[in-house]
Amino acid sequence: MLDINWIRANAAAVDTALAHRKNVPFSASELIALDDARKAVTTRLEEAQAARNAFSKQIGQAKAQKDEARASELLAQVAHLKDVIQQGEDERRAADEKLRQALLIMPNLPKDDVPAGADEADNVEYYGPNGNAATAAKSRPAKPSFSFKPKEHFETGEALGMMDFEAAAKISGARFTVLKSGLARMERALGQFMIDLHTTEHGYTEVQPPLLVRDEPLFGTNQLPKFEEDLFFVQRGDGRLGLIPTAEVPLTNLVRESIQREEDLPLRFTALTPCFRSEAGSAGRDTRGMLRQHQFNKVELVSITTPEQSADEHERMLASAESVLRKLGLHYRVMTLSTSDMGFGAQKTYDIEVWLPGQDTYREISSCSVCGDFQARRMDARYRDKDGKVRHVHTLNGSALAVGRTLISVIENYQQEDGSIAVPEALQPYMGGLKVISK
RNA sequence: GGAGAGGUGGCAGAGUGGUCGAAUGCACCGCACUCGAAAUGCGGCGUGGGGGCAACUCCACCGGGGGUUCGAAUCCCUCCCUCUCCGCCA
Repeated sequence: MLDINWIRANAAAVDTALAHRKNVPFSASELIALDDARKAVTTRLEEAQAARNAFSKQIGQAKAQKDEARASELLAQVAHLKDVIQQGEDERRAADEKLRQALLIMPNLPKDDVPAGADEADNVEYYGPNGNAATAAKSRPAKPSFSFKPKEHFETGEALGMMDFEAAAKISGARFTVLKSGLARMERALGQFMIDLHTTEHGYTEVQPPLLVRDEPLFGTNQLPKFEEDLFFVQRGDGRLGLIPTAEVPLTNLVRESIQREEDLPLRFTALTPCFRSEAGSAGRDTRGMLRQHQFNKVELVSITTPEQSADEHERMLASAESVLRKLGLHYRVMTLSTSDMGFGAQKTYDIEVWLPGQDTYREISSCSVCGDFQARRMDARYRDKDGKVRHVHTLNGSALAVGRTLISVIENYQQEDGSIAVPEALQPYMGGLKVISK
């Protein structure tokens, strides 16, 4: 959530920063007008409250002195203020709510170094903080070459009898997959491998969070109120609980409504969890295979930092995510998302796109975002700095990686002409030394 | 599911209608003492918002929301959460 006081002081900068964002509901001046209205109502109310408090104090003193005549005289004078205050409170509540609702659907401001763009074609390839195309290419796994026409993951998976979309449809409908045998095991191995990597080599703390969450955390990480239709909910009494669309929700909200100590930052959390997305509005997109599912596993990284740390932490997080692909020997590229393609709460986002030879294209497998204090303000997550001042933390989140999509890329990149799949070396210890998945 | 207890400042914990934004302790910061530190003493120490150059001042906040009252941390309603006992259960 944007800070209205900051908007007041930087109105022009807000409009400039949001010029290339999609779906910006309000201009700075519209928000300021809402705030002006709120302030006017507040001032009127507070004047009435101050008058009432003064009377009440005198009444208390009169009663203490047993001066009942004086007390009832004062009572008569204060009587009319009751309605004024009641009405003022109603008006202020309405004005507060109007401003809050407006701010809740305002997207975050992109950082200055985010490329301005109209769509995903304006995303810019990123080669690291000091990198260029050549050094980046040299340091990353090469694109594999095939002596035959590589198949898509579902062709290979179905031929092996280890990927069953018909069975999944009978049980759950479209956008679900049943994995069996070697592929089920490899999916599990991938998740274990990733989370071990992040906990042992990158300093993340493993977390097993709840998968069902209340509305408040979903507001905190921006899923609500704008993206409610993307979520699944289960009933709970008269209320509901949301199924997490990403572990970002519970991991980031670990620090909601708290004050952290500066020396404890950055906090780094990781979790391997199922994720649930209704994929409303993506009907017809990626309907073949297991690329876009209602349920998938993902290893998520979340960092909680000071404002000074967040930019470096973003690079570090990207590197942690990249390391998974490097160890698995999967070719990829990194894109800096343009202003129009970034998520609602992000200040800046790197997408990692893995090479899928069966599709002959790069597909998103990770997205690492720095959110600044946008989520922290929604969650009221703060820390106490060296001077004892309480400030909002910065939050970052990234996938490292989406496990289902990693399985897809292993299948497509490690497929062999006979329809079997080689097991990447890094994964073999997690699969009892198995080197090949075949019929 | 049944019965009960409780949610107060960074933490612990008083406070049951009127100078309570809230005692006290711990933690923290400053000063004194000390060669230095500990101990001790003195002082400071919540958040958000309005007004003022400033000193300062006003408003709100004691789990959330609503109500009673001139006045609510304190009384009433409701929701959320935590704990204890019983039952059930992977």
